[in-house]
Amino acid sequence: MKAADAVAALAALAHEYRLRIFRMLVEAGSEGLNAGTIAGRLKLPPSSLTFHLQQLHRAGLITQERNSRQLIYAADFDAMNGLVSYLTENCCGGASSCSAACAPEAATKKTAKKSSKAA
Amino acid sequence: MKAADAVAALAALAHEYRLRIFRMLVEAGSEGLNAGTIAGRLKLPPSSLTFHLQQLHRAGLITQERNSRQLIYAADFDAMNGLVSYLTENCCGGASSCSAACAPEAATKKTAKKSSKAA
DNA sequence: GCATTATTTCGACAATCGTCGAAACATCGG
DNA sequence: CCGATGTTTCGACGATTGTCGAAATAATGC
Repeated sequence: MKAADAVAALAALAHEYRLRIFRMLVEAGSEGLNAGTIAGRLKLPPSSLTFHLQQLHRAGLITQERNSRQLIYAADFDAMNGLVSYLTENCCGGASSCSAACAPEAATKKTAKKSSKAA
Repeated sequence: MKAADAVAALAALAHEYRLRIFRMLVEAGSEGLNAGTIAGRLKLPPSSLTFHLQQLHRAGLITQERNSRQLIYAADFDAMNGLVSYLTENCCGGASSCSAACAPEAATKKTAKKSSKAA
């Protein structure tokens, strides 16, 4: 992943609605959700929703597929993981002693929310 | 982590210089770097650098500490991990069959960059 | 082909962001 | 105290972003 791609992805996620859309799609998994469903949950006018979906799509974070009249959007997990890797890359210069800070895998499973606020 | 915090953190990272600063500090580890060093590497005028450091600081992504005349900035790893967790939370509704997409730990170590472009 | 449903494109507006020089502030050495 | 060094604050500017109604484009059923 190049820096410009990461910036684009982060900018796409740096908005209330878009972050909610993305997390909604992450939760939905590979099946995705159609535009109407998302608009309904977020109570957004269609044109506004499209604007945000396009931002996410152009950033490479979500995929678009047509199913009859509906457009199905789904999270691009490779992009998501790539972005996360980019952020945490070379943490502490790659020192293994830094694992507690850089790769708390034990905490990133389900209990991570707690540990994050304990900063 | 609340949605607003995540948006703030993502917005802070969604800029070429700030992303470079943050990754620089992630790499530097807990020792951090002083403002002057960062300005030198990025070739930024002092006032511009301060602006970006403040954005990162207000978003809670970096810490600030004074050492004599110099201000030392360091990445806040708890915040970083919290953000990552927030993004990947509840992936695929929490289905275990989704581990390949949601938590490719085997791929996030050093080779993740490759897989991310194979989307 | 025509009405219906689902979604996107267009356009215009206010609001926010990024840049950086000049001046101010903080800290140290003498 | 005073000069030097390191960093921040202030102010102004152009550029970009987010909003959403109205109209246009897809796809379907009859």
